[in-house]
Amino acid sequence: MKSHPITIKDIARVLGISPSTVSRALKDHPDISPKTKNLVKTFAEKVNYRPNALALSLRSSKTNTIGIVIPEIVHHFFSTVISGIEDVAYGRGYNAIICQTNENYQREVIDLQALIDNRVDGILVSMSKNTHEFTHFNNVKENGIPIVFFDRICEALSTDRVIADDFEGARIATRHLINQGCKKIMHLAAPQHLLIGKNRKEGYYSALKESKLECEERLILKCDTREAVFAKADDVIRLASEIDGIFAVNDSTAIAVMQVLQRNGYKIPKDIAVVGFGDGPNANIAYPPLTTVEQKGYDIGQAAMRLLIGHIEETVEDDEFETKIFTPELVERTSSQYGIDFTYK
Amino acid sequence: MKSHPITIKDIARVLGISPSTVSRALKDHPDISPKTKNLVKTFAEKVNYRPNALALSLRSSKTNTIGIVIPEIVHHFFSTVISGIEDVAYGRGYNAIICQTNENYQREVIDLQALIDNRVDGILVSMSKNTHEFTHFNNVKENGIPIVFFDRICEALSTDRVIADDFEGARIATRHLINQGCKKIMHLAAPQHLLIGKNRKEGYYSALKESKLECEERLILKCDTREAVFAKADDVIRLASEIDGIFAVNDSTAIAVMQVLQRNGYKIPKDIAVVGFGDGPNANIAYPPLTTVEQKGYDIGQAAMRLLIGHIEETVEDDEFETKIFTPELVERTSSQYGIDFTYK
DNA sequence: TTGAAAGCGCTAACAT
DNA sequence: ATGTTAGCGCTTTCAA
Repeated sequence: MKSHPITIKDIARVLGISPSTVSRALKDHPDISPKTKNLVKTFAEKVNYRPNALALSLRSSKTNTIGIVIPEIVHHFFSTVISGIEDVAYGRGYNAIICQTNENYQREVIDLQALIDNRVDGILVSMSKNTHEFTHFNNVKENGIPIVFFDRICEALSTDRVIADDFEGARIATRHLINQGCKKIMHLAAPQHLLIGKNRKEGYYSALKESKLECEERLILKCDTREAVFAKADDVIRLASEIDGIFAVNDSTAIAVMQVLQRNGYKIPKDIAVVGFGDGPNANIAYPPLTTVEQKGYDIGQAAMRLLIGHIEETVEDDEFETKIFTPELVERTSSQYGIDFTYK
Repeated sequence: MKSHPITIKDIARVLGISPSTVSRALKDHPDISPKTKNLVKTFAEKVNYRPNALALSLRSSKTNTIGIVIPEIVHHFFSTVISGIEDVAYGRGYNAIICQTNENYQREVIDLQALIDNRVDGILVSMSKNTHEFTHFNNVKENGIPIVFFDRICEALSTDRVIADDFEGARIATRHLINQGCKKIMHLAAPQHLLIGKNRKEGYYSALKESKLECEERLILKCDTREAVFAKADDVIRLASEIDGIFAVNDSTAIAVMQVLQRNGYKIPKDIAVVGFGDGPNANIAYPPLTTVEQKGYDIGQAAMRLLIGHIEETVEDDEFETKIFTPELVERTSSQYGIDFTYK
């Protein structure tokens, strides 16, 4: 049954009236007589008429669609952000096209162009790790399409931004370890050209300083994935005997480092306390359950979408930009209770 | 700079030629003279002309866009499927619109309608848990839009389908436990109105039968989420002393049940061996590392998209449907090594 | 080799 | 209260 969808013309022809009358009747235009309205509406209902969104968009140059460009859907944080975005979007009558770049700069360029070509009303972006050129973002702005960055923002562009306060989150996490009695805290860090990596390290430093603890370069290990931790297992073990706490840049490295230590005879949190940085629901599953700071992905998504709508619907000046900051929250579990002998009894 | 995007008309006006010539020149139509082509192309390049995808779609009634409807993006399995879909889609020039239903029937209906309204070329669906009415799927077919189901298929409709062989996967998992020496195996089951729930239970039964082990209803606990397991913790503990193995319908329940048991003094896998069913990368993180059967999400996504393209591009008959089955693979880790006294030393 | 005109589905001046 | 017409951006007959 591949018959083409019913159009307004079809209805007009069958009912013996003009297309414009049908169009008006369907949208309750005051000029149209009640009986005509009724006639048209019931018939449209019967044949299951649906307006062609393409035609509507072309005519109004408004698609009611927004684009989301993110590095990877599989990351729990990003999935959460998407949910936040979608819930606001749906509520306001917008559809979302999601593009994942897989951290690939070329793909990001292509995705953005495709969104422009499809005339989306606005775009939400979290930059790929490998993006160092920004003309494709400028291209979006030049096409008159509002753009809002979240999490992985582009500092070179003036736009709306929604970010997690990584500095503060890291400081809270490290401070928590210090409060538990830790004096020599290792940090597993992300690459320093990423804001995330830089800010979390700075927050860690800041907490150390405010407690007059020494900041030592050699206590910082550059590894931000599970695999990287295992690859640097020797370095971890070499330092293990002199440290009493670890602040990891994300949960997967936190869990991995606990496992490396446990395999080498260390007790968590008895010998070494560990705190992660929330990127998922793994924290509960860990052994022992992982203390972590939770990023407010859902809230970030909502905020980003709201900012975008502000620009799309021009309730806000074109060149008036805002930065929203969400401070992560410490979720205390077992892994950070320094000195405690934990075991599932 | 909110100037409207350059159109073919704009180019025609500036160059003093007709829109049709511009259109033809841009697509290398043989009738157009080399010099005109060159003129047009270099100018188009200079002003960064981009065809309006909306206009193109309206005219050709082909959007080069497909819709994906899934219960939840946050599930690792679905994210993986999406990656598989997208990689094939991109390669063939299709964009994807992703909709999540949050397991909500109403939302599924709305999403599907929105995709129809936007005239997508085809739709990939994994049904919500709460869907028992199928007119919205029929609606898609009646609009001449090809539809392919994956994972959570709709048995009532004849369409292409791509599924994991849950029966076989469950059988492999259970058989593995039996081979490890387990004789009394509990099953944590999903709702039986879901194929996933039914098939995995049947596979479990089948493995028991082929080893002449008794199938006992009371060894089946209906819980398919982490929370449900904790809610039924008492039932688990009541049975724990008489069982020696557990086959869980997914990894989160497997990990949860291990934790419930451990908190009550049972050793895994020494006292009770556990096998999960792969829905994510958590298996490695578990304590002890979880033996599980891995679903081939990426492959499933690829296959589904390929089938869909077959129908979109009509390289396959309209009413010719295929079912592709992917058998999961056992990934052996520690949790299933019955009798072994596991601990991070 | 190029241009004029019609039409994809819809709406909104502008008639009547 | 309803119809006619033009146009959103593009392609494609048909004509020149």
